Amino acid sequence: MATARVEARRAATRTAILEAAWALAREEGLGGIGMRELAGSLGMAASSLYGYFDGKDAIYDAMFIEGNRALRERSLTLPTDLGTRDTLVATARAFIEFCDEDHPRFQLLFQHSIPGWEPSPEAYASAVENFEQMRRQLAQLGITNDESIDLWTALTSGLASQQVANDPEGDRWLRLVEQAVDMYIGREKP
Amino acid sequence: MATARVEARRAATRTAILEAAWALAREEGLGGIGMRELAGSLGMAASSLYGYFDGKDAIYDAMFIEGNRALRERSLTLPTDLGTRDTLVATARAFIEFCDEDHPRFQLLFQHSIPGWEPSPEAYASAVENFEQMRRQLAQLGITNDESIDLWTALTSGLASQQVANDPEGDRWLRLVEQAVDMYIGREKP
DNA sequence: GTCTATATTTGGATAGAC
DNA sequence: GTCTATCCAAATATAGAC
Repeated sequence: MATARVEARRAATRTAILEAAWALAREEGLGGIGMRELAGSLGMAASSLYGYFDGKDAIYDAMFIEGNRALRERSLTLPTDLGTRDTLVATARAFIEFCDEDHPRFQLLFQHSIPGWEPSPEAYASAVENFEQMRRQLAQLGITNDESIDLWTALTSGLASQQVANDPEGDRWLRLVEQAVDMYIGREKP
Repeated sequence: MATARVEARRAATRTAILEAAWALAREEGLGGIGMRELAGSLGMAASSLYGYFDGKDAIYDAMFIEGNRALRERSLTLPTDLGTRDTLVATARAFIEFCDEDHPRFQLLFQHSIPGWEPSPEAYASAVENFEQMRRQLAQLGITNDESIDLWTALTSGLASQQVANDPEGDRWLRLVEQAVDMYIGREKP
């Protein structure tokens, strides 16, 4: 039966819609995504989008999940045989670069930036999954203490948010990563 | 002449409008501020607001300036005779508490959270002024290096954003302040 | 599945009387 | 200064023909 082909075509269109949505967000900001404009950039009518997504919020949801998956896959490509210090450096650097290379994605994933929208439970689960992955990666480096983990998230998210907000396209905070990691692993010594 | 009285009344109304805007933002989020709703909460017509502000963006601008002034004044009440370590602890703690006690204010001041709005040059100047004040305060503690300052802003803003986003009403990141400061001032030692 | 046409809502802003 | 009455634009979403 042709169901598989139909399904594949449908999935391809969904992917194309999401890609266009990201492109639009990069041009005009997350809030600038409109159903007409989005559909127009694909050469289709706004009403056709509703055959693929339940509405605008569903599109944000799909983008949220996609963004989290991209981060998860990025994290999995990191080397793990560098020793604690260099692994942390690579991890932090990858995270900041991930945030800085796509600001709308950063805002969608980590800031509550869209008035009236919050991720659905399923979408939120993808964020939790990422957090758990980070937890496991830190655990492999011997970092299991809750406070140590919280301090790590504060440090990396602080570097990322400063980089994104105050020096996009630059590296003013990115280049502080080594210093930050050395500070982090050297803590609690007198 | 009555001009002074008139002017005072006008200023009072402006203040009342801003206060109502903050209240509305706390209830429904920054994006939830509408001219009708804002005016309604004050018992006036939406069109009357335009006698006091040029429009919605001007209201955001005034809120931005007011928020920055509140932060500046808060910073000036901090003790300065505690020694470097405890002064930094007090400073960081005050900053995180400032952010956590009013989330819309935090979003307005530190995140680009309103689609289509950015502070006017005058409003932005109030943010720059605060940054310069922080610079001076750090300088008094002997911290003048640009990278050290950037690392400090990353650390404190990271703690604040994690606290606000992931544990509002709690103190999960707030209570890491001492650890974070000790880590910060102990850095660069082998 | 995709289109055109349109319903519906919302929100900022203005006109003009009082 | 404040109101009522609108205007205007943008945006989501739906109906129904093809």
